[in-house]
Amino acid sequence: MSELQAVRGMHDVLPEELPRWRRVEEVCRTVSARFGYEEIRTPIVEYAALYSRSVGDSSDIVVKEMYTFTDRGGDLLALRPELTAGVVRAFIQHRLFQRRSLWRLWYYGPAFRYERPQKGRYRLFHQYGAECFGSPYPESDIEVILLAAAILRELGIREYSLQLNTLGTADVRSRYREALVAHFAAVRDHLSPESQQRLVRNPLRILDSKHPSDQPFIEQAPSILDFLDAESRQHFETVYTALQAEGVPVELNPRLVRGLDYYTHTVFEFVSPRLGAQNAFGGGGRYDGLVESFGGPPVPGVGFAFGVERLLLLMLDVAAESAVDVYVATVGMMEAARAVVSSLRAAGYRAVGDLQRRSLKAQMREADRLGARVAVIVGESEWQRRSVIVRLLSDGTQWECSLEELPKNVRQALSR
RNA sequence: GCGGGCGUAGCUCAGCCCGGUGAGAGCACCAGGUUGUGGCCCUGGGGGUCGUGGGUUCAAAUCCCAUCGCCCGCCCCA
Repeated sequence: MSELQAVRGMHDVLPEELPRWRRVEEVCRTVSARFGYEEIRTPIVEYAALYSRSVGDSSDIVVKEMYTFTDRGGDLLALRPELTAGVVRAFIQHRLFQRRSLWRLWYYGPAFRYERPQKGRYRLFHQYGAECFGSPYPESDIEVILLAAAILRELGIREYSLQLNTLGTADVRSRYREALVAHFAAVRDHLSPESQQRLVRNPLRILDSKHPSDQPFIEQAPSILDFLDAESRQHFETVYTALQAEGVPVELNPRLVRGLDYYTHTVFEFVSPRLGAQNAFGGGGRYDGLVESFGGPPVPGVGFAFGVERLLLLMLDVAAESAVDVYVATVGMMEAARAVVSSLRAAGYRAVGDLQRRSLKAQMREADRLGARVAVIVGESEWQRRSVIVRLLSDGTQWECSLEELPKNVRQALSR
């Protein structure tokens, strides 16, 4: 441990990687808006108890991955491990359901989980997500998934599949759960230690064990699809056929269960072969009982989240951005150069000058490196004539121009 | 939380197995080659507690132990 090092699993984003981050943020924002979704921002810190109620106290997220602390007033707080719970809390606290019967919301921000860092898995990470409150119908499931798919398309992420499953109603889910427990309990001693644990804590999760010794029993396990009632089946099929019709690369995966306790009916995960062990870069589903379990009215909802760091791993490269439009170079004429820089900034250009009193050669090199397309050279002899040199960095052509004409010349030079 | 791999200049890495020649290369950075001009080229230069701490040894970047960090798998999930 060194205090001169960022906390384990938490990373600085340096200027050169920011264009990629901004791209993700911009695409998420504009595509969300295109779908009629509105942004919501909630605190990074909530009462820890909020997450036991939403994510579920059987989940590792709550049991061993939350950053919790007591504040000076003695309240047990948590750095949010995900953002849906906070959004639902705000939805209820502000009685949004009384103002409108349908809400389309999106969020973006940091979340924290105390986990062993790996590629695409960090202790401080970012999520973008969307939630649609107020519709129990498959049309809303379809909409949020299409929103996710539209973002991926806009980001140039093509190589992925959408794993789709249903958990049915709470009733279906609990009957299926019983069947699974019966199935796995019979072979309990042959299961991996982790899965034996899960058998009592969260039996559904045995289905996504990667442990080799569990595989045969998972393959023989009953399928959720055999437990669905007619309505659940209808809901699921409507979602599936619509996504196919829309060209989403959807694959049915009856073994897909999600870690969070609150899901009902549709669950899905976006996976990519290019991510390694953390192959899911987004996931979500329907959570019809969640708002009510928080003490709100029985408002149905459906939503998803992307892991921003994982999107970044999949995104195509973003062209590097230039830092400035105009570089003002000079040999010794510091005050004159500063005045020129100020006038260019006032005219709206991104302009910088030398702060290190370096040679003209070094200043020109810096101009090139910063991506400036125009250099303005403030020289002594021209300055006496109240003029400067304007140089195009692209081909090296340059000319003298009066101070009055400078803004016009710069504008023309930049538009070439 | 468990298992494995790796940590040498800002970056990518060689040297480590077979301890001992002044700790290196490419890229990047700085300066000069152009009294006032970038990208290419040439010349020179700066920069390293060899992750950190301890041990073995006459001697450790090189061997041993611990620790921190990164990576991979389990786990978890975005």
